[in-house]
Amino acid sequence: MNAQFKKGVLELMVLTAVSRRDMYGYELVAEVSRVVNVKEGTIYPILKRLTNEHYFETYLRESSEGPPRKYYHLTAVGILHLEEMMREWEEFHQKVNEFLKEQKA
Amino acid sequence: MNAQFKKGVLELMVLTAVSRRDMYGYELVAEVSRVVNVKEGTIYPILKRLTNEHYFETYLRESSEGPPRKYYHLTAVGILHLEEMMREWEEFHQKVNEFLKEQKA
DNA sequence: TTTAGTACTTGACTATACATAGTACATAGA
DNA sequence: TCTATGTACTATGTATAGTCAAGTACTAAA
Repeated sequence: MNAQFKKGVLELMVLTAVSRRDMYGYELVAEVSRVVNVKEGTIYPILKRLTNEHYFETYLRESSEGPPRKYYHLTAVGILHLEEMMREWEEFHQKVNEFLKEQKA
Repeated sequence: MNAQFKKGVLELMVLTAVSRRDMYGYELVAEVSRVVNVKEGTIYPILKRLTNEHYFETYLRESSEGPPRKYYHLTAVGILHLEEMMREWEEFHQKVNEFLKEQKA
């Protein structure tokens, strides 16, 4: 898997997953990894950054299977940010694909 | 435009453009910029790297409009590399799009 | 002779993913 | 009881690649 392709896209995937329902970090690693292989060391910094930027709010919930879980919830600004990123990704990958599929001149 | 989305993809676009016909750097900046805005400082380092990795061969041609142009030509290994990257990009963006479009759980 | 367009190069900066390691809690099994 | 395993989060250092800004140099036209 080309690590460079992931840049920026992982942020979008994390935002999207959390927009569907509040999730905790460890769970997000598994969720994103269904599609694109990622490690904790990649996801947790993204969560911290997006929280610092006020796109996420967090709260703790105890777990019967280990230490308390820190859940991430998408804020109102977070929703706007997600929508904007989604638009940019759509435009980007479509334009790129058109370029890649053009015929020889 | 999200700068992060470009990582890795620009290399693929440059390889693709040169695979259609030999091109020089300044021309490639314009060609790629039709779709994704880039500067010379982005494209030239990619060309140098791909040449060092033997994916490109270069030759000079004089120009009536300015200094000589350094043309890039895709080598046999370059073709293999392009095909591999193209496969990875296809798989990557399709998987990502499926993930982004899944319904709420 | 000055300006604009062409063409290439370089260096410092920045963002992000990755690898690795460490802390800590809960549960199951020897 | 002790240990291993799975869960959960955090910190630190590294590599890669795109961005910005500046500089060199050639040609042709104003």
